[in-house]
Amino acid sequence: MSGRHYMGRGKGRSRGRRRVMNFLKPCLLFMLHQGEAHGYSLLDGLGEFGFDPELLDSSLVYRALRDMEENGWVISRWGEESQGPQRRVYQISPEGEVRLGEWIADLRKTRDEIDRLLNAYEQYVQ
Amino acid sequence: MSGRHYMGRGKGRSRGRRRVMNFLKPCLLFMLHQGEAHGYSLLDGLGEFGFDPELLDSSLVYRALRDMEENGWVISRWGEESQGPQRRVYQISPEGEVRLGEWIADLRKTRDEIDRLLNAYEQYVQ
DNA sequence: ATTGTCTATTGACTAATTGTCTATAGTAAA
DNA sequence: TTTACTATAGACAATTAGTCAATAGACAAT
Repeated sequence: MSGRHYMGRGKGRSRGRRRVMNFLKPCLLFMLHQGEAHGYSLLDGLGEFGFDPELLDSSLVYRALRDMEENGWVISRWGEESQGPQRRVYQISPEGEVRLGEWIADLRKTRDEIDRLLNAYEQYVQ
Repeated sequence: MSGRHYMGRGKGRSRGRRRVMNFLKPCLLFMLHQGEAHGYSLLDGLGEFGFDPELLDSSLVYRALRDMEENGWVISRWGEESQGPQRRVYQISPEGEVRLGEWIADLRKTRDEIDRLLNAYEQYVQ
């Protein structure tokens, strides 16, 4: 837990929008594949995958989780804790595991396509 | 030239939408970096980058080109040909070369992020 | 002549997605 | 009692993406 998620206004310069949602869901699902967690701690963990916690609006994370729950890929319950507000604990479902596998396959394909362009570019320059 | 772009209705099952525009522009710009061309021939060349010509609506390509022209990254003129309808010939501009370089850098970063997730997944499974 | 086909480009319509901002709410410390 | 931190949810506006239809020249076949 390293907290410190800036929630104020005027965060996202709004220029050069970093289209991030696409990659967010697979990352979240993978983290849940490793073990159940609640939104706020997932938010913290996203740094590992290249998300800048200063720029990532927490709404996106919560929305991604709700969306995935609607799709049946994760299941949530209210955690029975003491301190602080209630928090929703998510775990991955069997369907979620399947979806994660598909996403991984898609990402592999995406990576290979990007690689092909990068290689072509490197070969062509000079 | 291998033609054969299916233009009929009902092409895009509309399920599992293959969000493609993002990657389309860098590919087009790279192709123009290699030499000027018109939309239809670019459409043909996209197969090399993993685009399925059966699924890619040509509108997307033309729109991408127009958008990039609005941004000043490409310049077009009407080609002076004989046979067939007029066609718009595009070439990359100096600003486009700069933009292409930035896109390449972004794509490298994206690829590395995807790689990180893929590696984590492979390590974690079994 | 008219129909069909291939090359080639453009525009309209709609649905989905994204990012931003604001609201709510409990706890604890100052 | 005000502030700060943890935590989640919802509303809103803008952009984007994808589908489909329209236009149009050239040429071959009917």
